[in-house]
Amino acid sequence: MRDVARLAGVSQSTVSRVLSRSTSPIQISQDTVQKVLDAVDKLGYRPNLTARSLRGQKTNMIAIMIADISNPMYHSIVRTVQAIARERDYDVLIANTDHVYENELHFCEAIIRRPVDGVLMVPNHLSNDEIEQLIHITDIPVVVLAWPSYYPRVDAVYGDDLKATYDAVRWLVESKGHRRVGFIGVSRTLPPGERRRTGFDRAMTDAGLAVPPDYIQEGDFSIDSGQRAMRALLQLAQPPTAVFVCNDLMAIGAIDAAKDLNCRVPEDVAVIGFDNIPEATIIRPRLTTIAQYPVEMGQQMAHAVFDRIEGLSNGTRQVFEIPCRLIEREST
Amino acid sequence: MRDVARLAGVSQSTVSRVLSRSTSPIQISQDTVQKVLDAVDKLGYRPNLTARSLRGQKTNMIAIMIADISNPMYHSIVRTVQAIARERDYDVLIANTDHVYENELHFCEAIIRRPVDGVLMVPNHLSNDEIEQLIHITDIPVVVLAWPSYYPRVDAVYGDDLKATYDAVRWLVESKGHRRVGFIGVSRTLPPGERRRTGFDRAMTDAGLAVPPDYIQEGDFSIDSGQRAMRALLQLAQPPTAVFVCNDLMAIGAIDAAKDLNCRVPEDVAVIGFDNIPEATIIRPRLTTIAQYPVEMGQQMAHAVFDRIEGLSNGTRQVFEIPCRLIEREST
DNA sequence: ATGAAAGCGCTAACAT
DNA sequence: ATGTTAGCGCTTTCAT
Repeated sequence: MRDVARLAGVSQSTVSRVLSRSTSPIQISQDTVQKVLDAVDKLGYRPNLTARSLRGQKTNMIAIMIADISNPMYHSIVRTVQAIARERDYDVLIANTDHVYENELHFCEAIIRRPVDGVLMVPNHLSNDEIEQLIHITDIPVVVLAWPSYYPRVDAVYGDDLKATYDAVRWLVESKGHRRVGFIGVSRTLPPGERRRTGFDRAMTDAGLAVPPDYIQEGDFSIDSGQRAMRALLQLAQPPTAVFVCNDLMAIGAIDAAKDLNCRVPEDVAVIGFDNIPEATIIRPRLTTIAQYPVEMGQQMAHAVFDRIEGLSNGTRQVFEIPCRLIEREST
Repeated sequence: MRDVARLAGVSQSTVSRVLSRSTSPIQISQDTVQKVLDAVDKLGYRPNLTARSLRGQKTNMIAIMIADISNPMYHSIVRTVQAIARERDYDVLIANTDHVYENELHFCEAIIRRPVDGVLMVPNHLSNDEIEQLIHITDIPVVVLAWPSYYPRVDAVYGDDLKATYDAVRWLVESKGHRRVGFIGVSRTLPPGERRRTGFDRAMTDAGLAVPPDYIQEGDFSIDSGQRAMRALLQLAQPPTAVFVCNDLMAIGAIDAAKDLNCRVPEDVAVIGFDNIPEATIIRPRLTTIAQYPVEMGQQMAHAVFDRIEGLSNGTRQVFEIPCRLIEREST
């Protein structure tokens, strides 16, 4: 920048003014602007954003922490967020936690030590205290993709998966006539795991149906774990006739395992998933699933942070529900 | 940091020394160290990495540019790179280009303006000049996942997909007896598109087999585009009996389209993919494909940059071939 | 309309 | 072994 100033025959602060003309009220002569711009061109000069960040308390960067880079759900979210960020000339730092608590902590630590202007995250283990602390230390707007109750003072975008699960299970029982319904979930220590399980339990209770302990299997979101869980279910003396699976990846694995055991889907066992990832329409039978709307989620999250970053939204907390919807295909 | 110094009753530079004790030759009294550490603890102080970067010319950050966040191939690469980076206390900036040239350029621009210590990338459009320029401006080590010939002075990790394609097509013809072989590729402006197409053409020529122009279809790596391409192929008056598909995602779409048209795979049409993503073993028939080894690729790439960052490797360019391998399953 | 100067939070000579 | 000082490349008062 000094070089540019020298070449243009102006002071370094003038160069700075020309280059960050966003701060409007100051007038610069047309002539000077041109000289500076020419010099910038000639030298191929680019401002150093690290320095700008240090000085300006504005990094032009936001961070997004997702839970699983292999889950297509998050791809749409990330893509959407990136697109919105790009429009505003922000870079996006992506972190992937693989649902591991230590990684979530590490992310917070990284943000504290290398501040950004805003944070989006899908916290699975982080306590409210930990998030509060992050905000307190960094004073950065945070928006979570999570049920708002967990993080009471943070903007939240969420899908009502408890209700969606409940409704889907009741539908399985009432419209589809199933009485033996199994469940492939994930650890209840994970908020979605807990909620979907609760939705399931309530639906079964309200339907007056008992669920043998063996009918509840636990996976880890992966195709593999879905296969294992389904295998366990089908090898029971009296296997379920329908299985609610907590995400599509596991549901895909479950259907695969069923086929392997010569079990027809949906005739012998019906399967319903969660997420509505693109693959759900590719496998056969096409997967019945509960759709989430990742593009909308990404949009809401991004707009929520940027509104705060730009001071458009003040203190009041924002909460957005993006409803889920059952999509019936061939697996039920 | 000043606060810590004050609380510990030492100078600010002493705090700095204690905290970045990596620079070994300097001795600090045990007592001082303790005082500083206590103060750090008490204040919950964390160094600001932005400032450290600005001053030290070391950011403790590397960037990775991948071509498609939806392609599971890249997930393993990213995960592996992240793991290795984490061990060394580096953060990873992930960028996704969706195979778009402008996004690749934007990435370079972003790196120039916000320097990192090393860059990994999967360039699809970037010319050698553009990469040279990036290196010239930033003086950062760059390693690419690409054929070394494109970027002659940059460390490269690559799979020999031309040969793998050639071999697979010959195998289709000689061992499997196919004489009408179709091809679903991607734009030849993309290096892998060009190479795989070349491999295909050579194999067919060497086998003495003609390829009608209609047998060559072009997609964009996505499941959808694979479906469309396969539909076009199967609606030909004389459709191919085997189709080589340039990636698994499109191959999955292709198989789906074949089923839709009541075409049996592999009896009526054999399909072979490329990548060996996890889904390849999930769909039915299980996909015959050419495996790439993303974990190894990620490891080599990461080690190559870190070796340079840490000065372990000097000027001489490194090149690693990670061979591909045909995995025969049920779709051929 | 422009320049001079201070300082963002840190590291690394250079002193002592 | 520790303190003093000079920047890293920028933005932003404060002067003029």
